[in-house]
Amino acid sequence: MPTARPEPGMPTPPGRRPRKAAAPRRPLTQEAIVETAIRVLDAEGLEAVTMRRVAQELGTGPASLYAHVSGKDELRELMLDRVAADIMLPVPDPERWQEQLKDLAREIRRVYVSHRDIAMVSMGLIPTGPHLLDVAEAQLALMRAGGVPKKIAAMAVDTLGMFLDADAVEGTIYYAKTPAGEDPHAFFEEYFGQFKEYFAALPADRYPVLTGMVKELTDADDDGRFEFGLDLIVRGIASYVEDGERPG
Amino acid sequence: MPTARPEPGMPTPPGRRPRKAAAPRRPLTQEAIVETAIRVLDAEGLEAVTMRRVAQELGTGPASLYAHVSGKDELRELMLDRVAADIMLPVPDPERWQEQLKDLAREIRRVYVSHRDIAMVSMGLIPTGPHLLDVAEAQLALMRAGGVPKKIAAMAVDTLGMFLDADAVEGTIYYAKTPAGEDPHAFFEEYFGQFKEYFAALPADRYPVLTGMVKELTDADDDGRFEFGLDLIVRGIASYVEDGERPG
DNA sequence: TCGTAAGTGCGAACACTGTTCTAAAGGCGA
DNA sequence: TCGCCTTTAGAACAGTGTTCGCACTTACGA
Repeated sequence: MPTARPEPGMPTPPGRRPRKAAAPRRPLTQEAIVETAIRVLDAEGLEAVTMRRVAQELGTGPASLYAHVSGKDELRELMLDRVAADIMLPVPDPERWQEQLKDLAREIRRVYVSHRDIAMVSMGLIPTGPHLLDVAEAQLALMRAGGVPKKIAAMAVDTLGMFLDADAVEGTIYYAKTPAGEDPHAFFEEYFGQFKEYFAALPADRYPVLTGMVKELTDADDDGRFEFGLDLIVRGIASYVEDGERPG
Repeated sequence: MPTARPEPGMPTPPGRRPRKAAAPRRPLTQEAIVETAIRVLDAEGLEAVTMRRVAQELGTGPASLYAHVSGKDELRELMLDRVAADIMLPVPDPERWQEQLKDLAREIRRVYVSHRDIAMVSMGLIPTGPHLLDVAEAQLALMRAGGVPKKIAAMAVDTLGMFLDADAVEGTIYYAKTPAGEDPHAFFEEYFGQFKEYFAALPADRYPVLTGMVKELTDADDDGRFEFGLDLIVRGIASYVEDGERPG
């Protein structure tokens, strides 16, 4: 089949689409793909980050992405690792390790929440990306500097990670449910109001304790809840520090 | 259009499909749909629970389900609530509330894990189903019996729920990733072995602490990890019990 | 007993998804 | 200039959740 190749300067013959006209033609790279994916994530949430959507944003087709990324799962992991690069890490001060660990947790939360529901990717994922490992290293360094035994620190980094993931997911899931075009805050307010009504209407004979504390349960103070859990965990970790191992 | 209705006893005329031959014709109910969905869940995981799959299992089409269930999300919530019905709840004994709370957490974990990745549904979901509320009621009852203040108990039930969800999800996600037809245990072993190698090969200059505790980090004792986190949380909750409020 | 209204069942179709196949295009060393 | 090989990308495949509209069953008032 002698399909003549178009020579430069020649117009495209009729019936033959001008191959994408004059696209910017920035060569596709993994970095460009991940950046674009994060832009879509920030704008429309994780659900909107589809291969097609990212490709379209780059002015190409979905198949082109597969040369730089093995699939959607890898893309999501790469996105998470890139986001993790924004987490500011502390220099360990053994005297203040507990407060530093809490601050780091707050910083992780801040970064996660600032990228919509990216935390969903982190759930149940063993960190392998360089920046994710930097974060784990920082957590472990703080605990070890504080005298937390290796075995405890190993489990604690896991527990803390689970807590951070679950918190971030919980915090963004209703935000993510907001119908496109609606104001997320107003939607959330309305949505949550329905739950308050529902709980208030629950039969008191079946749920005597619960109905007796509807106010406490529905007064959702996200930050307070986070600080409560964080304090639980850090205090628990600290309780495993053997006095002999304590620095100073 | 005079389409003659088939009279009983008459054979179906040629060219007219015998409407589903002689299906069991159990009338479709929400209960039957949820039961079937859980059967698929147990056999093939949450991902396999699609509207089409459930409908097929019931010998019908996907459209038929929408008369009894508003959509996939509602079906998943109904599945979770039905699973929650299997959780055995304790009768509060104020003297042993901490151990009872731990036992209840273990029981929830047992039931969740026995239904593959059902815990994913629970993530970030405000419980509304009757059985899910029974479980919340039981947790709150235990804490209140132990003298935990209302405000603390309200936050604690949330933290504990997050922990249970995250743990169950973490525990089943690799199981869920097992390619169909392969032995999950062998796959998991192989999969995890790769991580051990990866961590061992990490550059020690960038990750000095982490590389110094690869053994502790990769010796994944799921039960140990769970018990560690559970102990952290329950001890933390107990620390908020004011002596004056303690029973006895 | 009949006629009709309401509601269920469900095949087909719509607009999506991740991924793969295949062929074209581009850059690069020889 | 030629040939090769990676990158690009259109089209297609096998799925998905959900909606539409029509056939059918059932219930009920006349």
